[in-house]
Amino acid sequence: MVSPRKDAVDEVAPDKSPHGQSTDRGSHRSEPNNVSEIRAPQSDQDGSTPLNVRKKDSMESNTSQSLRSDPQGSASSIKSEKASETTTDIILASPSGPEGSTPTIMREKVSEDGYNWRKYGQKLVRANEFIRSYYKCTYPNCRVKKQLDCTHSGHITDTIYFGQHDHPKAPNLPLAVGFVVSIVEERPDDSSSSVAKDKSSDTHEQTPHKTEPMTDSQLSIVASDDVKPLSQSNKIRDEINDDSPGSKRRCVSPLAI
DNA sequence: AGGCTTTGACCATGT
DNA sequence: GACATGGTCAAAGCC
Repeated sequence: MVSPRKDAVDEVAPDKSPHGQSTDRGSHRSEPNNVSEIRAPQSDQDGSTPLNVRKKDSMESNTSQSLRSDPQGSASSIKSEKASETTTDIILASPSGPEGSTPTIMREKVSEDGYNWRKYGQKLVRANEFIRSYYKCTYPNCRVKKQLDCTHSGHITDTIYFGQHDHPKAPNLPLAVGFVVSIVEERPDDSSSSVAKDKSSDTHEQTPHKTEPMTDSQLSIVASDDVKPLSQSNKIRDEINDDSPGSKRRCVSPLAI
């Protein structure tokens, strides 16, 4: 839209460090950095560079399935055309039954985790094939962040959590609990998931959880032993498709979905 | 009135 | 060193 910010920045701070933003940015980099390590293993399976994965991913995703190889090699999967992690989210919105009127794009704020998230950014990634939305936990002291990748069709293909909440969940989200539990219990065979689970349970640090793509019940949690941040990505493929495509909510607010 | 979403731009990192 | 991609911030607008 307008580019006020640019002007403002130019005028206010040429170097953009009035409030310490630059500092912030620098700090933030650290977080994602950890994640990189986490994600690396996934692609590592390929034996290539972690970062490359993302780029290549775009191509793979094209085929409807990306191969996010898992570190354990167990769940690799994939984002099918109908992948969508926010199953819970959808459920949340659906029950209310506002269907029909406005698309379920309303601000739910509560995600499958049961926490309140605020969107702070959105970006086209992977050759613009995917829309990545950035969310931050709205809790005062909570710095947990999460990224949602979705296709233009509105299908969530990937959800990544950075950090862990050390505060109670939103009161209005019963599903969240079940969801999380499912993740942990559903994958007992995953050595990594065990670790991740363990850490996530014990450590309240900023652990990015990455939900990996798998069936609705399958969720793999990847975590790096060294880094606190765990990445948990859950992708539920197939499914959500049940919703009428027409009523599909825009990818814009996955959590609101 | 407050909070959240949206969008553009900037910066950082990686290739 | 340049290009491309990714992540975050900030302003405006909307609910």
